Amino acid sequence: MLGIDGDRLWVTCHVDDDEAEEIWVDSVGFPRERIQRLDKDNFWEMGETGPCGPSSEIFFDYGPEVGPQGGPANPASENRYVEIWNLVFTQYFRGADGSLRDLPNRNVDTGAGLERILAVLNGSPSLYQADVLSRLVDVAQKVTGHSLGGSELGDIALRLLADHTRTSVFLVSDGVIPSNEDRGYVLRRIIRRAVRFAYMLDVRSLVLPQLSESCIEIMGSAYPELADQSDYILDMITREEEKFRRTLARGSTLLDESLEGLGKGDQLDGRVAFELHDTYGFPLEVTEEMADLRGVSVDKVVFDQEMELQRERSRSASRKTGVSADADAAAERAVLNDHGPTVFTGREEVSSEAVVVAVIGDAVYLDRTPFYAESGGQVGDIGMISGPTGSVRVIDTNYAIAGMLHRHVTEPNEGLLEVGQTVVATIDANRRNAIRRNHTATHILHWALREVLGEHVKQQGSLVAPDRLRFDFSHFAAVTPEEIAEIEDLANAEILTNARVDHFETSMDDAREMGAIAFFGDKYGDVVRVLRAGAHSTELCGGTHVYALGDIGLVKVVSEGSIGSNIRRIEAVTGLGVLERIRAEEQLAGQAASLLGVNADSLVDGVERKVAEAKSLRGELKELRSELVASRAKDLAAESTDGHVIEHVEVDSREDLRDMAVMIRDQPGVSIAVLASSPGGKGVGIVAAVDPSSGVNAGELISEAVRLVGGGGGKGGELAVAGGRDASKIDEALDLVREKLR
RNA sequence: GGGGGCGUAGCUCAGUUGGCUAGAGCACUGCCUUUGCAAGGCAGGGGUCGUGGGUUCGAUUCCCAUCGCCUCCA
Repeated sequence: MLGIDGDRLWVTCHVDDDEAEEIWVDSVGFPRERIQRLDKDNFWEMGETGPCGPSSEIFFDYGPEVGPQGGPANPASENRYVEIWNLVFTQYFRGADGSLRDLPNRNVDTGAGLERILAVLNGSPSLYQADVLSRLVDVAQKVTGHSLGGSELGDIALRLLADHTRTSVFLVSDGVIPSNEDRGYVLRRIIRRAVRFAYMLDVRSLVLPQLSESCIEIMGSAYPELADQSDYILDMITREEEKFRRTLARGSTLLDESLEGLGKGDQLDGRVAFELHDTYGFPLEVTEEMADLRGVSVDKVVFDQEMELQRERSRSASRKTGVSADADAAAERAVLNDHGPTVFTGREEVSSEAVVVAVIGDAVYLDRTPFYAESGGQVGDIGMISGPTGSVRVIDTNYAIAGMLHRHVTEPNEGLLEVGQTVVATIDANRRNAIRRNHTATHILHWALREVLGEHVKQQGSLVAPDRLRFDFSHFAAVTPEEIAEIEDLANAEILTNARVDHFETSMDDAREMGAIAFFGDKYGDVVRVLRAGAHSTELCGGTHVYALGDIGLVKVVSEGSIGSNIRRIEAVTGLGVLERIRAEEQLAGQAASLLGVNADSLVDGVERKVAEAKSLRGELKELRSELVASRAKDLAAESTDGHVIEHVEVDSREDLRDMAVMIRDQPGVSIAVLASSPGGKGVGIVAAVDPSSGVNAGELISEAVRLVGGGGGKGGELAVAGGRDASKIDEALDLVREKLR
């Protein structure tokens, strides 16, 4: 098949799945010694609940140059054995309580990464003899100053640099951005791995920019899209290498500190290695390398334990969310079994006749409903359900079982609903219309963002509410105000065409044919809903939308920010929301301006003046205070006969008290100043300032006095600032100090 | 989605049983030394300690929220 060398393939199955292994051996004739059993890696789940089952994967062995042997089960050789094909045997359904039930219809889902297959095909039989890579290896030799055949590690590094550069260049040109999730994370790890190897060869300057440039030159003729995006690709890769170099530099200093005092034969605490990895992104291999230079080993057992703990935390956390882990879940499954999925009428109707099939607590279940259940970022509908014996308000709608059973969360209004009754379910249509405007606007914004910022912009999540929309997307830098204006202009021009919005069902294949954008890693069935909003935006979407773009009114971006590395978030409003927004801002500006006593146009000038004024007043006040403090300091110093000044004074702040004590001490003839006060009538401050020539320690001098007023602190030698609670004991405390100096 | 960490002078950062005049290096300004350069000496400017609350007699330090950034896991 495909001309791939069968001897270099490996297969993995789930540990409990004997059936799959037998089929591989008996029906396919695959050698049993290259079949391995894995647990979590060979169990596919869609989410915390839903269909799932064991899987079987095919791996290609890139050969001993790329990593240690041991098959895909060896975690250290993930680069040598690369997954090229995946088979999922969907046969279970995981309920909200975590239990597994058999699915009525078993299914086999299969897929392969096309690029991976191509890489294998291109790479066979020996990956690195391909012309492109050997030329890149040449470049790598120049850039690193190491030549092939110099050392084993060097050879691996050079080939790896060539290979990873090529992969990174293609991934970036494909729109992938280094980030901490999914494909972006894979890209980041590839880039970082390459840099790490360069680092281990003691190459301290950037290597990837030059390698990538050469890569684009070499392959640009065969892949014009590389040459076209050359600047963008180089920029992205350079940025990531710089980032990682900084990480490495910072980690090195931290590691050096931890290695301090360790010598030959010692072991570095695995927790330290893990902290470096987890918090600072410092790779374990580099830690080992650096430790090894001093003959220190790293406790990998503890490291792995910590890593497993981290995994467990993430898993249990992501499983917990959104699940109503209670007994209701079982009852809801029964409702679904008895009555089938809820029919959604909300695309055509705002009000539908329906039958109550169940009531569980304050949740109502209907056979059909116009209420949209929260999904795909769009919030659930609210409204009313009225029947012969009463009515309830619906305050939220969500899925009891994803995609199948609507749960109407209600609160009482009048009387009660009973199971079996025919009722009328009516949504809040104004609210829904606002949601529809925002949802379609989200699609238009997505398109405009891609037009202005580039094809790499991909949706990372969204929220569609009646009053606003929120859109998260991949992008490497803050979006400038100019870019936002351009995006708004583009989006609104599109809206003004008032083009039709078509929302229809079709097959996945047809959707792909149309170039529809699918969301991040979602699993879709064979039948999908496609939204074509105007001439440019075509996406898969199950939400509710307007019928023509003009219905949106106007879209205005109201905020832009970051929610993680290379992921930005914008928020926008549409329709009447824009008007509200304008009014609110006018009011805000008006109020601020009237407080400043200027008109709204010169608001900025006014604020600037006020800030400057406040700053200069602060300065003046400080000066005046210090003058006042200085003159009192002089007076007090002049009254002293023995070079000691111990006084109960009145000041406004602890800072004044401290400054005064210091100034008294610095007066000629004074060696010791102790002042106490109750600034603002609250608490006690005691300060001792002594001249070093007096041989007295300031902290010790007042320590007993401080204890008397019920406080602590103040341990300086020349200057001690301390405080307490009990202001009535101030004079008594000062007597203690006088006593002590006697 | 979950965890860890960071935010102090223009830059790189230090500052822990909460109180020790908010510091260092580089950069900047002035003066001195030097034929000039490199450099050195002296003096100086520059900080709402990210922002907003809270605890406390007292918070850069502890707690909460918020914004920005780094990082690991899913």
